Amino acid sequence: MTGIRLYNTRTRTKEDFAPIDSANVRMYVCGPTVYDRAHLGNARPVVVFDTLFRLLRHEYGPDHVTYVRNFTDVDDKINARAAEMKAAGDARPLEAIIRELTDGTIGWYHADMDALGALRPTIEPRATEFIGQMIAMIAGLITTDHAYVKEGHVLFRVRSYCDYGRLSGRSVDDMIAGARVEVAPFKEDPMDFVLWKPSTDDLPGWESPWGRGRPGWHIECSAMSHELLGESFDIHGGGIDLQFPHHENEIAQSMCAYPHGDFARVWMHNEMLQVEGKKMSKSLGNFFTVRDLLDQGVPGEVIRFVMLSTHYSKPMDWTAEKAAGAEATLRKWRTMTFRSKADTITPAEFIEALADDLNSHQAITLIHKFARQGNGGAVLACARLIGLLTPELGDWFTFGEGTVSGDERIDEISMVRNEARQKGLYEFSDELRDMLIEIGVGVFDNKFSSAAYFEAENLKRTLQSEAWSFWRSGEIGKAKEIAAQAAEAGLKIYVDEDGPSAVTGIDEIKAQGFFERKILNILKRAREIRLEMGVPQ
RNA sequence: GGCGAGUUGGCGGAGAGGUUACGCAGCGGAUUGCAAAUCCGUGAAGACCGGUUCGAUUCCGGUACUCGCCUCCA
Repeated sequence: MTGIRLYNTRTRTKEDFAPIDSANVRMYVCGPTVYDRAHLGNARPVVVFDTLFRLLRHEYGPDHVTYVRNFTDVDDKINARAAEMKAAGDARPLEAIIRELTDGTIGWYHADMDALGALRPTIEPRATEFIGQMIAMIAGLITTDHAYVKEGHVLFRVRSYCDYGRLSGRSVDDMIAGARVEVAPFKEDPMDFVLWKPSTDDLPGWESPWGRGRPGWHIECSAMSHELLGESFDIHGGGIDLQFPHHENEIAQSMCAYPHGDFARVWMHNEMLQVEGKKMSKSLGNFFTVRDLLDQGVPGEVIRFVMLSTHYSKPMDWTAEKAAGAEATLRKWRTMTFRSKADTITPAEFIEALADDLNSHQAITLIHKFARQGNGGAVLACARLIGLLTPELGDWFTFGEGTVSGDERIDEISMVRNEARQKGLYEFSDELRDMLIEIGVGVFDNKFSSAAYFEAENLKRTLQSEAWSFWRSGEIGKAKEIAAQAAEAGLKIYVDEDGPSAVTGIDEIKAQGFFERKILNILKRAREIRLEMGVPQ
């Protein structure tokens, strides 16, 4: 077994990883608030910790790792969204609207993260199913004087936990000095945070010793991790933005409520994602969801590859150029491993790279090396360990051996071309090749055979991705130029106030009259050529 | 204002106190009838100023710049 080393934010050092119980390695990762589609930034921790999950499963066995990732389905953003829906005329009770909203969003989340090749965690608890445990935990904190009740709120007394601020390297006094938060008048100390807050009748609420109310944000992770993973567990992960205050508050609550436990031993934080060099935000207009990218034709596998090509501890810049490069690499690897079978043993140096604080970039470099050596078995074994080159993610990849056009007319034309080439009658095969290329069918020849496939899907992806890139940087004129270029190729890209959209794919192309007309012309010509070559019909 | 991360060749992006990163692009070559693809080879770096050292891009200190968190968006 390879020794795993992980950078622990808590100690600010890279440490040897030694699970509390190697028969049950336990990891908790903060999951999404389910009120809207997951954006690309949400996807980074998912891919990072999925990769860690896969490594742990590889090292300790698939049945010996418990990965918990929560759904936050009680939150003021959700309430606000539900209130909007109600204001827009939805007559149902608030609870019903919220349930539908959160259920629907969870469904989207699963679909989008599945598309990135992320395994489902072992347990995906919903906050609303653990309200009882939260109330019990809060009550305990009041009993031990770590929390107090004021005006229907329960607040955590930050000064009661001497290590408060240790995770994020801040002291309570420094934070107050530089504070930008408005201080609620009922707080004993400006840094005290809410464990429980009262709900008015138009908000979801649960009965509690402090009246009808709802939990503060931080308590859910403490309550759920305790319930599902125990007082001490191995790894707690999330984005670096959660380090303060969320994780700091989790530690304070959990350590005070369960002083005999260690809570989480290793804290891991992924750095933030940027887009074309800038923070992704709604105000900058460069905000987009995973689904947006998928709909633009960027394969989930490409997104995953780009995510893994930068070490998780560094800011990652999403660019159209990187996506194009990732697609080219994956295409190359998928082509070269087309006939390979994954080795049963993954090369040790690959595992070592991953085990070194999840150095996925080094791991990818090694796959390049195996690819260069023509070692398809190793390429597949390694890539699949980090969730790449899996059969499930291969839908976008169409090029294979022989004729894979999926269209028997194109196959027939290819056969005629092959016959012509074997007879040395290149002018015939070139004539047919040029005709195919004109209607968007790519042709690859080698010594023995030729392959033909639709290029429209590729072209569509490339052009739309480029158009989006311009759109995001405000160069709408250039985006429209791309659209015009696409039109020449028979692909329709509309650029309106929502960005480039409504792209015609190969099915639409085939449905257009020109394709059917032209392919029949080419087929007719191919049959003529066959006769000219003296092959009986 | 407080806290943190980063600054590597044309671009992206790693590791290692002294020896080729790697990928893309470029250049040169090979090969396939042509095209595409593929393969081989190759130039090019370490923000700036000090310090430690026989030797630093790698360790330490400072300066500049960039980015992020502390504020609804991760």
